[in-house]
Order: sequence, then structure tokens, then C-alpha cells
Amino acid sequence: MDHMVEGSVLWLRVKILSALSDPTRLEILNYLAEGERCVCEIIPAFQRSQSTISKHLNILYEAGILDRRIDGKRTLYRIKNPRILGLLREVDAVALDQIAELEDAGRILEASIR
Amino acid sequence: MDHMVEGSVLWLRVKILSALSDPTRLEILNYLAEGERCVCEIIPAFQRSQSTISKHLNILYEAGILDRRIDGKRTLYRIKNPRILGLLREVDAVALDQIAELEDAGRILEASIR
DNA sequence: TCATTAAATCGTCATATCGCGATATGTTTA
DNA sequence: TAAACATATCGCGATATGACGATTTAATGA
Repeated sequence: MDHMVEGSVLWLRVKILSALSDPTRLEILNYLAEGERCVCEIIPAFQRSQSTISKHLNILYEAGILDRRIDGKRTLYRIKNPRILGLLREVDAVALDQIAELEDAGRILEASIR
Repeated sequence: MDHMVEGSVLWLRVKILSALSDPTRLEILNYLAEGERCVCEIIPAFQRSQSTISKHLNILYEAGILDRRIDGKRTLYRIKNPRILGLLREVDAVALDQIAELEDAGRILEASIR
């Protein structure tokens, strides 16, 4: 990410994809798919420290994936662009294709043993 | 990626997204969208060393994104699942939404100055 | 105003990633 | 079989990332 111009489409693509390529952040997005939640609700939902969750939320925010608003002493986060959920479903589709392929290979192997 | 079970859907999702979250690899995929190419063609198309390109290709291969076949002394790589191209288009759509949003903000700012 | 609560930020480890040159492996060709 | 070619792999330095506890910032409420 060094030779890239900040704000270029390639740079944005990488920023979005990097933000998504972490298991905790994917689970947070899954959790937020239900709707807006405050940090105080998100923290207990995951086995991570407050500072870790806060950092993950900020990464998703900086990548333009989450939006946030402050309400009193709480901060509420929500998915900014619902298109991101479609994107994640596409990732799932690719992952499921890979699993199906493995299962096929397994069946063929089993059949060849018998 | 520590508490995850290898082969789980979450693990696969992260593996796919991590493989995609690098500018060189995104450009390689863009290049391979045209069709199968040998490593000897891919290397000169990018400002990276042979070993670096080879490693990037292997990461994409390990993530199940590319397929490869050996033909004589060359290795040919191609996109395995065309669905990955749809996925990348979705990423672009999100990135373009973000650019559009920035441009809107710019227009509003400009108008407020005048 | 002082204590409490909520969240962000800082400092620091441990680990992962990217890049490169050097080297190893394998294939064709002379 | 030796030289040349194509690619993968190794080893290493520089930088990035993720995790945590401690600290800071900010708002509320007693």
C-alpha cells in the first residue's frame, strides 16, 4: 500500500478489503447487520478487550464501512452502505463453492478406495 | 486468525478477503480477468521482482482464487471461480459510492463558501 | 464538583506480511 | 549431460497488524 495514491480507487479497494479481512471485524459486521448498536453492547458480545473492539470499530469506520453517532455518553455504530452486506454474501458464495469442491473431491477419493 | 478452525466458513472468508487485500494482487487479478497467462507474462507486467510475483500468485492460489497448470517449463495461472470477478465489482461499487459521497461533500462545502 | 460510566487513544509486545536477492528445483534444448 | 530458462522457495530486514492493559477524554449523574 505504498506506491498508491491516497483516495485512488485502488487504494479505496484495498482499504475496504483489508478492513474486511479479519475474523473479529467480520463477526462485528454480522452483529451489526441486525441494526445500530452501541459499543457497550458490542463489547460483551465478543471475547475481546474494550480497546481491541474500539480499534476494530475504528478501522471499519475509517474504511467507510461503518457510520457512527454519539448519543450522550454512548457511541452507536451502524453499517453505512448496505451494499457491504451483499459483498459479504458474495464472499460467502465463493467460500461455499470451495467447500462444495472439497466435498466433491472427498467423495471421489472415497469412491476410488472402495 | 488464531481461534479459528481451519476450513471453517469464517476461516475461508478471511483467507479469501486477505488474499484480495493487496494492491499488487488486485492488479494481477485484473490482468488475469483477460484469461489464462503464464508467470513469464505476468512478471514483466508489474514492477515487482520475480520472487515477489511468484509469492503473490501462490497466495491467490492457496486462497482458492487462482488455478494453475504446468505446461512444459511454464506455469499458467487463471481465475478459478468467475464469481470472484463479481465480488471485485461489488468492492468497486462500494468504493465508487464512497467517492461519490466525497464529491457531494465537496460540492456542499464549495457552495457554502460562495 | 466529584465519582461514575463509556469510549478512544497510547505504549508495548508478539506475530504477520511484503519486498528483495540468492538459491533450489524442474524442464527443455543444445 | 550441460547450459539455459522458468518458477518456486528460503532467509532476512522493514513495516504493519492485532492483542492487551493503562491512561485519557468526555458526558452524566449524585
